[in-house]
Amino acid sequence: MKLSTRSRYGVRLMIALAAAGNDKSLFLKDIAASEDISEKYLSLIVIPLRAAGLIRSIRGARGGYVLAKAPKDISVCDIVEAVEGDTCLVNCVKNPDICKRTPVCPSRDIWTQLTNTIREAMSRTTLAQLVSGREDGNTIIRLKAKTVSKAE
Amino acid sequence: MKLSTRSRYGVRLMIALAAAGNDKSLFLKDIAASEDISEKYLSLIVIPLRAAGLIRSIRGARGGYVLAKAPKDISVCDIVEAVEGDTCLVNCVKNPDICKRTPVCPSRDIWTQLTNTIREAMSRTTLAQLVSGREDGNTIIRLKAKTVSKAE
DNA sequence: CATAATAGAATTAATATTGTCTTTTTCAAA
DNA sequence: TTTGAAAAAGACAATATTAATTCTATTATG
Repeated sequence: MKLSTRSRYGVRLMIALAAAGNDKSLFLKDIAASEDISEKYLSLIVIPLRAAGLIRSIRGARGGYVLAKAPKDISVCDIVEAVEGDTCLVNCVKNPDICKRTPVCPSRDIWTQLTNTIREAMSRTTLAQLVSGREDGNTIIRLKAKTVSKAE
Repeated sequence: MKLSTRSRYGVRLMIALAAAGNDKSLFLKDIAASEDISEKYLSLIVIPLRAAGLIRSIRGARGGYVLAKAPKDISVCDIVEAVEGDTCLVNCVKNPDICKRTPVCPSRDIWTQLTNTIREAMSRTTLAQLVSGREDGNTIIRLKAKTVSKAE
């Protein structure tokens, strides 16, 4: 039961964006460098985050990525589900029909329950909490950001 | 965040043993057949379960496997940790030193917390609960078992 | 002797990760 | 206004790593 790198990196990327501040955009390049993640790999992770409406991309020179919502409105669960597709531990939790023993499977009950527990726990934590929880200790590294116009 | 097959199969194997009853042994072959799992693969999963003292093996003709403890004393967490090595979602939770950003990493905090949440949830569920929860519905398939002498 | 456990290796399948190259978009300097 | 550099976006392909599964042979026990 390991967390995928997509989830781990996705969360770190979002934390970096949240730490940059409201309506501040960052280059993927800079995030990748500061987080020690391959820029290429991050550029794949960013796609589903954008599709889920969690971030916005700004093309062209001096472009970058910005949070599309307030950090308090983005939960860890949002990020993980966007990046991972679904959170469930085993496929039969979401798709009961893929396994013929679903109706008589006591182990499926555990995994369903545990999946819910995990999802609830992740839903309780927002980006805002993550960033502010650390802000006092001054431990979050803020990257040089650019203010983004709000016009669509 | 998918559960490994080792954990899934391990739990199903243990449920089968628990359902067989107290001090009843089962052939791996029969469990594998009834659970639709490769016997070879199950025979690998069984090793760490034995090493963790959760099951006992009986060699020779008419041998098999038995639970080494009462079902109420075996939690899902015991099984998963035996089979998986450790339960933590990311390595840095258990080994903080493998990553230099551990002291300044807000995301590590989430995963540590979530790992604990998961571990607690799994610890709360015992084999006894799993089997008895279903027993009423008569949905657990019991395999033909052999009574095992308690002598070491 | 039959049966099952044990061990270790080999194979296959699935994910994760990186690489290359091309296109589109935008800003800003010329 | 034009042009060039910078950055996102997209399309594949290639490689690496890990997990899952199977194979072969050996050992122990009733």
